Amino acid sequence: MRVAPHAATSSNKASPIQAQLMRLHILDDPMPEFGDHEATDDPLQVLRHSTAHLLAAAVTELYPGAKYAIGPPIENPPGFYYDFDLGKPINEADLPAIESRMRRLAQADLPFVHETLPREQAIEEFRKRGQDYKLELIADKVEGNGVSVYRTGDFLDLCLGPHVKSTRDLKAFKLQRVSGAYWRGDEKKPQLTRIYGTAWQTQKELDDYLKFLEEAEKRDHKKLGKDLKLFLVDDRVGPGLPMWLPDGATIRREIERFIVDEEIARGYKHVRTPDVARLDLYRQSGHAKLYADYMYPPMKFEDGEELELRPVACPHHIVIYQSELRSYRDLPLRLAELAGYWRYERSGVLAGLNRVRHFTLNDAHVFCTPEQLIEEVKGAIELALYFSKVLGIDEFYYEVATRDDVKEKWLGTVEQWEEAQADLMEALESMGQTYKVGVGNAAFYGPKIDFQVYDAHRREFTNSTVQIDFQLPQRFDLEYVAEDGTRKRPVMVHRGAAGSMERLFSYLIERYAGAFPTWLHPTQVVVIPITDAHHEYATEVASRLRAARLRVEIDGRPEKMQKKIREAHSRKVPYMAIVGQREADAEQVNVRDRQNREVATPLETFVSMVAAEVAERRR
RNA sequence: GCCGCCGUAGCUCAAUUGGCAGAGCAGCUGUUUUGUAAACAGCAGGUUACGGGUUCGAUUCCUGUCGGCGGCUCCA
Repeated sequence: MRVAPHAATSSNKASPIQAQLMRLHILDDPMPEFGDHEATDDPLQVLRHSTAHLLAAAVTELYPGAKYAIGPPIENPPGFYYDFDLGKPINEADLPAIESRMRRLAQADLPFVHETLPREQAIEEFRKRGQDYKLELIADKVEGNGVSVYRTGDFLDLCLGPHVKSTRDLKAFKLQRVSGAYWRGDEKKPQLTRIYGTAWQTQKELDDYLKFLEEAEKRDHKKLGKDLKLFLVDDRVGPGLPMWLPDGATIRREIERFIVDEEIARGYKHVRTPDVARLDLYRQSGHAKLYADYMYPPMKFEDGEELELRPVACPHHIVIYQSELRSYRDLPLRLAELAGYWRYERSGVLAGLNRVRHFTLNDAHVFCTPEQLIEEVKGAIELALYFSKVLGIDEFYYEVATRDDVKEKWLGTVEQWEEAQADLMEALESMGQTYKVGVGNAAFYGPKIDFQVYDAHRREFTNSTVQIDFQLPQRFDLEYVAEDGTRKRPVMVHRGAAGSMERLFSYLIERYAGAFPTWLHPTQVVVIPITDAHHEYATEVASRLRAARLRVEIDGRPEKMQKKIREAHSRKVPYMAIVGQREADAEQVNVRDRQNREVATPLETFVSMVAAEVAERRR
């Protein structure tokens, strides 16, 4: 399932979260278990895998008749889980009892014993124990006559291992939460009870990790979005329909200006298209059939017209492409838009700004000749890398998402897909980038490269994406006039170089913990007059800064300076310009930055310093 | 949608086994004019998400709905 093991990094500068996780030795390797996981010798994964067995052993003791399904270590968030069929619901209040039983088993110093049983004997052992899920796994996943199992005391698990020597080696673990999970990831199959936990080699590492989780809680974009008044979700408007408050909207406007200017500089043409279209447009594109689950019911009118809120903007851009006869000389034609998308996401998946029902994508569709395709894909990747670098997306990896095995889920021919997949991989390889492969994660019209980023809690999200599409050009009968005068079919590249504004914003809030770089911060400078007597000079300072197009506030409230400093600090304002009599007399400001450095600075020096920092988008 | 948890003032949180819903911050009104992370006093603020039920009495117990959080499935 995986081609290359290493995550790509766009910058050698580690973010605070990244540094934290490196310190915590959070690793990047696949994991062992029967099922969809692979074996690894990485000691930390082995430890977590063994802790999962310990959990299952404890649960089978405490819940007679419990059936255990699968229980692998996981990378992000770091730990393990085990899925059970307990026959009755449990909740997090039940975890301490399970955890103490685990500790008792750990202290009992039980060895992890590896055995290879003849198939019939393995089946008999698990049948005797009533372990139906294991029997199903043996039937489906285990080939040959030898069945690898591990024994820990009375507990027996189907498992390739490896494991630690003894339960005694499991010293630092904690059960965290319970949730539901479908057997073999299929929502038509029974739902099992999943218990999540984390495990480390030492208590110190466990404590550090729990501390990290507390810190992650503080950076959570939903919390900071409220504290810093960046955005709002209100159920009178509707779930998954965020509203951008003035400060959030200011940051978004800066990002959008940056994006649009850069794209125009790179040869994109920006357009504007409506958020609705006739349903027939999506019948033609295939979305009405293959993307129906995410589409709102159409608006139907008396005369039979059906309008649809768009889940994607490609058909609109295609219509623009077709508005004139295109020549090979026009290609590549790169049409870009900050395009509003509407998707009916199921209620249970909505999450802050990360999963919403209306979002704006930094969208573009490149129409090009087959010969231009690789260069266009590379250009899109380079643009995404540039945006990532400037915005501070330091850590991500590429996933090449390939076709699903199920024919009903995609359009076109196997040959077209193989070619498109090979093109994406070639583009990455020619740029010296490594990637993972995600089988079955492609769009229905073609494979894609997703840029996978992590939030503060180490959950993974797709931000940027680059997709190759041979299907929509065919379905819409796109063509261009070639050099020889014949009509030929262009290829499309769909790409969201900076992802959606919503998801990008949630990422940036957590990445900077709200302390945005000066160019993005809604208030770049707060001018703080010490007494009313200094208001006049404060106004002068502010207007000098505003003349340099900086966003400035004067905190002229009749409050103590200390209080104003404290508040500006908690809003993470990059600069405070504190002005009293001394500053007014000397045409200076006393500058205090987010590191609490204080320095008396001539006013003009301060203005040009901040203006330069903003112009360079320094971070 | 499914599993588990949660919903008290704008925000953060209290409220003995069911017995008159409270504090800090924010807001408003005064007083204070201040030199580097919270001045002082007063006022106002609630159908305890919403609807049923049990009870003499429900923030508390039961139930339905809505919403949030963490997962699953899915995804920008």
